[in-house]
Amino acid sequence: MDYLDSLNEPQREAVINTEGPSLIIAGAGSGKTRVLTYRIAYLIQHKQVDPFSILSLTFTNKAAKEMRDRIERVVGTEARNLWMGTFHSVFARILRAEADRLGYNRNFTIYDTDDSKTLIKSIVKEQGLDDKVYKPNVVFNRISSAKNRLISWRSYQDNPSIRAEDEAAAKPHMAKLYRMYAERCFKSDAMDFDDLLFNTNVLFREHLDVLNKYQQRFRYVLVDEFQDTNVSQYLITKKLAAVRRNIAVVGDDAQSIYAFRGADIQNILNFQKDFSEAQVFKLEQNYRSTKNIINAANSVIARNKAQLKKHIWTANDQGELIEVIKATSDQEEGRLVAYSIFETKNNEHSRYRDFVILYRTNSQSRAMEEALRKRNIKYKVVGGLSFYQRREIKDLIAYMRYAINANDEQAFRRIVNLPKRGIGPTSVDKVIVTAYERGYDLWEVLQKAEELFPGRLGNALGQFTDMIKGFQLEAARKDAFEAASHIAKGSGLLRELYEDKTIEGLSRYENVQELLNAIKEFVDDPEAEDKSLSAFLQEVALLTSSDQDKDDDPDKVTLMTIHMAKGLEFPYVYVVGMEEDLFPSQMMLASRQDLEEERRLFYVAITRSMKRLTLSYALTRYRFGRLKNCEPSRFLEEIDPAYMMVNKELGTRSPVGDTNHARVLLKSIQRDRQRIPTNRSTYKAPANFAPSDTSQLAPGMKVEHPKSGFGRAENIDNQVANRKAKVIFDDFGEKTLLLSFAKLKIHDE
DNA sequence: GACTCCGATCTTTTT
DNA sequence: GATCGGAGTC
Repeated sequence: MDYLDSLNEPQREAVINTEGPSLIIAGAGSGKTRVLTYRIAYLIQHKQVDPFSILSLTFTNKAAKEMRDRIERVVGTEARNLWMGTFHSVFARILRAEADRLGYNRNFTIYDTDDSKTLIKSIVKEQGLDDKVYKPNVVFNRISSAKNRLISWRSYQDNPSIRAEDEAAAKPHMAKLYRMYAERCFKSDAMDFDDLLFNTNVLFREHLDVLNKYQQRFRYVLVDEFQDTNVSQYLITKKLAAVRRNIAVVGDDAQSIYAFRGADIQNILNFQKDFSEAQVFKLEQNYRSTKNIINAANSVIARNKAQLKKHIWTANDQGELIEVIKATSDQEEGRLVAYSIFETKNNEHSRYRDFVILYRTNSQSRAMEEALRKRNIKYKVVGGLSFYQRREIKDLIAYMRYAINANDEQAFRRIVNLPKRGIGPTSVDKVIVTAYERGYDLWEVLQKAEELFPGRLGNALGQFTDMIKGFQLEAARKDAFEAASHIAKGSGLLRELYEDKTIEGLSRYENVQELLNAIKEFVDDPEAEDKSLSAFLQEVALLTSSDQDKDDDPDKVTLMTIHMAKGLEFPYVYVVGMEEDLFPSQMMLASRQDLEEERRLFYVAITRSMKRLTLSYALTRYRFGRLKNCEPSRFLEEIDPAYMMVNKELGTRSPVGDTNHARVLLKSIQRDRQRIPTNRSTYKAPANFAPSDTSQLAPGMKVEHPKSGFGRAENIDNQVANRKAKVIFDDFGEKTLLLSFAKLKIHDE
């Protein structure tokens, strides 16, 4: 077994100890994927385990594909028989096979987040509730987190403490919304992302014969990125492995960055409790980065309280100090980063694909893209708005979805009046309400439309229904490509786009053509067993933006969020937008846990770099279409300054260990953090502005000033004659105000 | 019911 | 800066 020779001791142990439960704690860059792939290869080659009985769960489709390819390189085509995929895709597949057990059709639709939110929006509206209070986002997140904790709408409704929470949040109708949302999804024969996991739990809980079947089938279960699993996912794997107990989980608590989605580091502790005989392997040697980068990363993560004990080290070179770029604006930041990439590439004969620019939020890509374009640097943006989220693509897919599942309410709403058929929102609501009131399926109502709605509406709906019947026949008889082409033409969608000769219209038309090409590719794939439209839709529903990696020219600078970068590595890494409120995000400052998650995110960003790490921040930045003053991120001060250098002039690098440089740098960052912003804000006092009595003003209170806008009281100087307050304003920085003169309004929170 | 214009809101991350 | 929903008009 020659591949075993390429492993270090702990890695080899983690590969060959295949029996029984294993917990593999794998630090950043410690060869985690290698261990996982070799462990599976070892099972197949050495232990003669049938690939069909190995289940390997990953977090992204991309990771699954990559791992399968790597295993295939070791064991050959047998690897194709592995059960390997994301939680969502694997269990969607199982749910389809067992759909009837739960009262679903095997062609059930998978709602994406947009579908879910639109549905919630219409329910809120139908209930006559205020959509300012019941914001679709908020309602959706509340339902989602309930499902991820395996709380059904029934137990939600019956749980007094949950109800009390909702009452306290002034959202007493939340339980009703959850119930209606669940019912509507079920009626539409649809599951959202969370349902795929939730319903798998229901399936395994209520149908023990089914559970037993899969327990027997999967002799070995492996879970990658275990720190990112939520309770729902953990319980599924726990149940599956309960009999054979061959379960290996691989993860790094320091890289847990999905708690906002219900991921729970607690799972690692629970695992050790539930599988008390588990062997623990720690992979602590980093093969990716320089000593300097590892040291810097360690100095940051050490500030987190919640973590498992481990010591990440590397035998690699000392390497270079971390560079910090300070820019006056986001545009200048882009220019400086682009220039740095340009210079580095020329001086060090590197390639564009060696570089990555990482940011906290997708919207930051724009400034970077502009700067790169100006320098003619080729780049690609990963993530962001994906191809499958474009309107025209969603439209055509909605048609295809509707041909497969004629009870899919969201698809129906999307397409019934596209192109215009004289069936507006009022009529659509009428149809949906009729279905609900009479207990009919949506499709039943449509088939009876001519009698239910005599007149123009009935006629229009009748024509629509006949058209859909034609599509259903196509979808049933022809392959996905022929059916999709037929639908694109027959619906009038293609013609409408074709007739739109604007630039956007042209590109929309091309996008639809591209979708059809993708379907053709799907049909032409010799390995695909099922070439039906239904099969294509199933694949597409769980695809994400990161999965559409177009080959073309691979030598490009990569731009992406830090979240998307997890698991990847690049020689040169730029982390841009190192500013307070942006990174750490203002939404995450609420609690210590949230701040620790941001810090882990920063840790992930640092540990992507192999050779050189550059951090940058800007003093001003456009946000929400407004110029905002920014303060350097606290994270910059959290790196031990011994590992950083001052950026006097690009290209000059100071030697490692030059503490004088470090001191100057720290000072400069601190100065920027305390700087008083001076530019004008657009704040305008409301007409009814009335100053409060400030005798009770205390530090920490939120205040409003008719000229300086909102701010927070920092400290109060209680001299009897002239009481003064130091206030930090959001837009004007710090000001000291005489309370006898200043008009301040105190805001309760 | 369709179309146009304006203002509110948004951005944290993703299966 | 972009998108979405509401109001107003035809």
